[in-house]
Amino acid sequence: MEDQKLTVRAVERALDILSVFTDETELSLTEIAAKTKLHKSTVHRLLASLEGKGFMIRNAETEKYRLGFRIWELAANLSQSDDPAILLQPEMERLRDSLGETISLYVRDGEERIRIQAVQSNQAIRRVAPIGARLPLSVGASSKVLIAFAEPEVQRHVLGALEWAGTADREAFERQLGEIGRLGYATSVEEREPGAAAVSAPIFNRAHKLVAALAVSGPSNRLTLEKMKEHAPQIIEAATRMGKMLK
Amino acid sequence: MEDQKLTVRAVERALDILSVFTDETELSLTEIAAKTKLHKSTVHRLLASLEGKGFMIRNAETEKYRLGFRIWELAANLSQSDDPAILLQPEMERLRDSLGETISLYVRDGEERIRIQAVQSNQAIRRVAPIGARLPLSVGASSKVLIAFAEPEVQRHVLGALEWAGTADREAFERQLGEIGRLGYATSVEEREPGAAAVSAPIFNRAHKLVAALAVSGPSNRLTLEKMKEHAPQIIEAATRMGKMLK
DNA sequence: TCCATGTGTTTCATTATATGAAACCCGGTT
DNA sequence: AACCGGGTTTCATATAATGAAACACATGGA
Repeated sequence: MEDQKLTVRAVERALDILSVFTDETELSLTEIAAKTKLHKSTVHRLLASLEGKGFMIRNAETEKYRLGFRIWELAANLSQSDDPAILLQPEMERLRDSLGETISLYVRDGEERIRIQAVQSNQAIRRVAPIGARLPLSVGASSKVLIAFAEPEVQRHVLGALEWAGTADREAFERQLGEIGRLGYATSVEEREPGAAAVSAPIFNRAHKLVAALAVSGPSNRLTLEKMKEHAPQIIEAATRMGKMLK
Repeated sequence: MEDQKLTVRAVERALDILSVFTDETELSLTEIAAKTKLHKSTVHRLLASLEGKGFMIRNAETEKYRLGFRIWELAANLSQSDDPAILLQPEMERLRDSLGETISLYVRDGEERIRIQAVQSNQAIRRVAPIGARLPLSVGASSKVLIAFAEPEVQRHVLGALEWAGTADREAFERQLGEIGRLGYATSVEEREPGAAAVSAPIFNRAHKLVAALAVSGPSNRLTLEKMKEHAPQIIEAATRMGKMLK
């Protein structure tokens, strides 16, 4: 008996199938079965259900499965809601035009962060930032912002969950967080990706709860520490203005 | 016994719950239960599953449920794929800049059409076109395009499924389809919405299969029949060029 | 031509598993 | 205090999801 699950297995499996398509665009039934480690038969039934409800469609030519229109509908509705990713896009574009670098918006999800919105720099050499990407919370300017300005209990939880090279490692990180809290922004140089640098500031809603991190990122030879320090006030100001747009 | 369903009920129910959020942005458990006509208990378990997989999240303040991040991820992946809605967006923007009116992209889904992409006119008086909207296939320029250029069996099926005021009604419609086929485009004036007019042309893929309808729409006093006739060649040309972008 | 192989689909017995009624919390009202 | 109305959990029951196996149907060797 143990502690029984309060979820529905069949549903979780169906959602696992959908989730496969965060990486892939088109897969056959057997490919899906392999990826999810489910029986062909089971996958077939789940796909039939998903297809029936418009969450998946089959490419008429290849016979393979891909995401369906209902996903568009849902995403479109998200857009029309008061979701930050859409609400803040115009403001992000303004910042992009002013700084000439790629602007991203991150939220925390458990022990990860997700890029929920991005507007690309239009310079030749630029940081390309796919929306929807999941990144670790351990490195990067926005990660540090999402931890440094989180509520104490969240911060404690996350710090406990992350992996550390040693206690010194963790202590150094916590010292860094303290400084970030004082400065109001964070930077990172080649921390997560070689050749890339970023500077990030927190976005708080009206209730002064952290909702997202706004990041400016670019090649580290162009976006030097000096440049980032120089840009910081403008980024913080933009982030503050954005926060006022949220309820 | 009858002919047994080859779908999974629990999954269908979960997807129904998700689908509720094409209209709503935030709902409580009981509201969802009411809308889906499912038991509180069942909804609770399904929601737990959806939430666990990131398809729903609860607003920390209101305690209500809304769509989760995974939807973003999926939609973002759709965007990065070779999906017409994304692939054709730049071309649509070009057309919008040239004509100054709102441009939409429709696909057929059963006996409906769905607006999978739209770029807005930037004129003061303009047609606002939400992405993801489902519209009837019986009226509107794009509906007629989606039927007139469909494969014969699809056309027969759709004409059979739609409701008619009488046989004369249907015959008139079929005559119209014939003319649209000859002209290569369709128009509508105040057909679906008072004060709005539209002109639409088919987009065929490389295999000359109809994949979408490209529509230009605006206020009927600005977008007169004469104007639409005048614009038609340009729209058809744009639609043709778009078709070449699809595999 | 026939067999092998790899798709996707359906059937079917078996049992796990999803279900809904009811009970239970827990804040907020009356 | 008693009473709601939301959400959550328990529990017995039979329904409904499951996976093995068989089937259909291509494609491509041999």
